[in-house]
Amino acid sequence: MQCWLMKSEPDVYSIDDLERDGSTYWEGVRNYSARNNMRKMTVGDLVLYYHSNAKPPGVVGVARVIKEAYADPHQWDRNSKYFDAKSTRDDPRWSMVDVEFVEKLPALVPLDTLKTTKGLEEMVVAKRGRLSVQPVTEKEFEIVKRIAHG
DNA sequence: GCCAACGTTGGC
DNA sequence: GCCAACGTTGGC
Repeated sequence: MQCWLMKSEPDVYSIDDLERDGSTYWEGVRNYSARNNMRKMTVGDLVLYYHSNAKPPGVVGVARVIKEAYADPHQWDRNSKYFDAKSTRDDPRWSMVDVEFVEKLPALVPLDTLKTTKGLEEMVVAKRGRLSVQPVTEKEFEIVKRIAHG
């Protein structure tokens, strides 16, 4: 099983929105590294749900992959902000996955804590800010969960 | 709202 | 294939 971290702005789609909906499509990823990470996901992989552009930013919950990467239909929708004229039906450029709600953590784990906690120094989110879908080791995943659960 | 980091685009 | 210009992300 692999673990991941996915970022969402709470003003756009928060962990509470995911809890209410039960599951969602992770549409709109338009960065190749993030897309490539999604393409490596398999059903059952666990995801740290991270609120970016939040006060404070940090991990707020856990989700699970329930559908592996498939073409994001928004790339062919002229009216979508995710439209990409260079993406063809034969060779879709952008992918998305489906995830389901697992839990909302009892406490937010702030980015600041991720950066200073022993064992988490190498987390991508702490080193390289701008990647919206990134791998996390199982060990890192467990440490983050333990912090949140006290 | 600012701006640093960094990814993408496009001219050459 | 280099690199300048430009756009976006996301912390602060």
